[in-house]
Amino acid sequence: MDACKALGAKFELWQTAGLDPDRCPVRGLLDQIGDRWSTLLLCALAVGPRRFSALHRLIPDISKRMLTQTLRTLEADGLVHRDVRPTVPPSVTYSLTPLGRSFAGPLLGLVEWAETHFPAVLQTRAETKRAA
Amino acid sequence: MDACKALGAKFELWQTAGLDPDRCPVRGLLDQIGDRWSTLLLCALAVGPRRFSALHRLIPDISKRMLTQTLRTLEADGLVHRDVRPTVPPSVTYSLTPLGRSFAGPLLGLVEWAETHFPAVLQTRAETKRAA
DNA sequence: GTAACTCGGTCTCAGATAGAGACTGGTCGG
DNA sequence: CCGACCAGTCTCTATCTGAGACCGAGTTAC
Repeated sequence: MDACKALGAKFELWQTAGLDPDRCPVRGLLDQIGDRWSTLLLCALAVGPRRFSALHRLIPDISKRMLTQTLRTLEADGLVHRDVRPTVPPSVTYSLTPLGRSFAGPLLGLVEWAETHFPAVLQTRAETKRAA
Repeated sequence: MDACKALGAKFELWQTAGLDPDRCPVRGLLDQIGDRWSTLLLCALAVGPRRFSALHRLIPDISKRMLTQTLRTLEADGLVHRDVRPTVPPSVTYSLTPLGRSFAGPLLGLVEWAETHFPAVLQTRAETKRAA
């Protein structure tokens, strides 16, 4: 696998920088984006702009607390735009920024891999559980 | 963006299944693989097989506890192979399985995106912090 | 000879983090 | 007049994480 060597090479490069979170993209970016909700939210927003409560209905398992927090982080990272219109009741719409949209490509690659190999993983998990 | 629509379409599909973690790959797989250490470990193992203590030296920030736990999860998911030779002192070598190696492709895409846009994100973060 | 270090972990305890769900305040429908 | 809806915040608890001590046998350093 070529990608494997490329990944390895990149890792060794970060290594030399002591894996400093300010220099290593995996630690600085993927740590955050890779949490339980960020990827799911980015997928939900890929469909189009959504309001806070619409997102909450789409993903009922997330608590309002984490929904707020995750959206704020994504906003701070410049992946999501937060549009507040101070009407009554308030209306807040979230949408992907161009940066956020540019993330859809790599994310789609990941998701497709996950879809393809998910059955295999589930089977391995089941076997492991039986062995234990 | 085409990838954007594709992502959105996938999300709506999972939606119909109630985002069940057993059916939605993002929840079932990326939740786990996307934690702080898994991606980093996969990168480290992309270079080649490594022993437990070698991995710990490569990534000193991880505690032994989390290193054990993360490797066990990756093993249960079939991404990593654990090879124990009961010598004295014991020798345990971890390596990527074919499945793990097949993950290098999509992961590399993600990492390259992260590298490319990391400066922009850092800048946005800094601006957000200044505004606050 | 004996003190220190290695191997790959496990264990405990404290601190950080996530989730559940009540609450806000103003405005609308019935 | 009672409740729902908007976008959150707040508090309390449950879970998770990290730091670091400890294991036992063998190997090395002094």
